[in-house]
Amino acid sequence: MSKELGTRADDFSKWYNELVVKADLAEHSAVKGCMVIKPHGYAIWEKMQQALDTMFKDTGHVNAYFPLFIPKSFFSKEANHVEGFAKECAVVTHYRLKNSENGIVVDPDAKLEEELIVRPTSETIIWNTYRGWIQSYRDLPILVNQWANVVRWEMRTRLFLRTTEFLWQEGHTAHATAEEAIVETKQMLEVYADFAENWLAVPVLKGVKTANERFAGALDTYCIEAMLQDGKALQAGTSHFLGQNFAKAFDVKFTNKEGKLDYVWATSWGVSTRLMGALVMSHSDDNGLVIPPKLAPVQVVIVPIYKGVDGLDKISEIVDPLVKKLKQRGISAKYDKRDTHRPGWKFAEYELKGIPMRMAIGERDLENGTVELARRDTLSKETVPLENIEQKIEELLVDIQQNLYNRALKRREESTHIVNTYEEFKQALEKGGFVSAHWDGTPETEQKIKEETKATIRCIPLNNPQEEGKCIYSGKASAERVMFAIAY
RNA sequence: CGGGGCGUAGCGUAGCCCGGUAUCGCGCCUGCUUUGGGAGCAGGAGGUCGUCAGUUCGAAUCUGGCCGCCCCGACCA
Repeated sequence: MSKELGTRADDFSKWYNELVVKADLAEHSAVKGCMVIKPHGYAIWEKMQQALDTMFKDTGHVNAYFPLFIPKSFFSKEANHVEGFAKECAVVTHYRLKNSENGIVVDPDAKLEEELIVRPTSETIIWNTYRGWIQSYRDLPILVNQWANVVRWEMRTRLFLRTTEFLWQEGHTAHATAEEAIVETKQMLEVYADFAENWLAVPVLKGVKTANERFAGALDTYCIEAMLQDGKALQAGTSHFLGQNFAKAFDVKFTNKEGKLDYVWATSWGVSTRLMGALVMSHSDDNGLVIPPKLAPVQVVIVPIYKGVDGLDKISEIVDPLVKKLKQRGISAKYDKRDTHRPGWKFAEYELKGIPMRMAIGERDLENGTVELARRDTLSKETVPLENIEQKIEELLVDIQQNLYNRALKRREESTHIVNTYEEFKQALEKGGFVSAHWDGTPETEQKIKEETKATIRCIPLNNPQEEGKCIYSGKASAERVMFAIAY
């Protein structure tokens, strides 16, 4: 059939690309490196947004919106920050087109006095704005988040994982003390980890980035790292302690309780549509997408099997009230009674699209007072009594959510290797997954290992046990293990 | 930016080496029969072959330029 997928074992990368397109999550657009997120994909993103937004609000944050364009001069104010982003910025230089013999051209007379940068992230415009909002400790903290699009002109792109334009949220907070900002940074990391595990059903490693991997302009970058089915790591979210770097760059001072002027302490944190990639690569199988129930646009699809209009009516008499009962329980059900597609077609379609549960009901079931329930995660089917079916469905959805998490956790644990020598290290990388090893703490060693093996230090895990050891590369003393992996 | 691939109907493709106005599958439309895992039969619609130029009586096919996208590497969330 036209919708047949390749397999993960055969070519994981190809499987992923095909799945994203065939499951109607997204497609390549006419613009290089940019994708169209299709309704099915966007519905999942909306579910993520909803859950995250609630978690942000519950931790005291509010939403606002800052401009897409940033004056070029803002970028040069924080040295590390410029360096980090300079190579991937889209720049607006003109503001008008005109007709010419060669068709529409940029009007050379409409050159901007100062070029505008399409935001790759918003620290600069936000801190320039915060200067006007903050005078006293009474104005602090500022706990703002924005949902936005950003542009990073990457050389190579990949649907959801790395696109030129992507959607994300970026939190930008301002605090009176370093301690408070650090608490905020860590709190948001916990929020992300909570979201990843309880909504995405993706277990994540919480940790701190090394200097090499740190956000440009941050003092510390905390992250959650996921392990995907192909044994590669994916940075799924970051939370940065920015110190006073941006306050100093944009001259944001406040009067503290002692009446002295001080620079404000900052954090920023974000997750993006990259999470969609994490979702797909964590749970899906060779039959198609698998979406955890808590993020599924539709949790249960109900497919009637009937002959003739009368047959459908009889089934609808049962199903229509059931859909209402499910809704009352907060379960989203779709009754697909389209006569334009046959049941088998619908089964295959919803399977490909990852709908967690399917209920089929036909004439035989009407006689027996039963329905057939199928779950997407295990592909198993069972015939169960219609009576009290909504409770059964509710229980199964919870079970599917949990099962997906357990499965992913088991996979991660099985693909986490502890090694003590560089030889073992390289062998472990062949197998894929996380590799826990001693490191001497220098950027040079980290760089060498990266050049030789492509593996990077994904993070230094939080609450990392202290343990005497020797760096696998240099043999120098090390006090703790760090987590390596080949990453997306 | 380097290497590779591709551009032919809505999608996926054959044809290109060896020039003669385009193949097949899916999808789409109509009708009948069907409906518990991507239905069957019959009929039908749909194409400036990415683009510009050249060679030729004649170009999807040969030549040159251009454009675009995808994949693989170096940079990054």
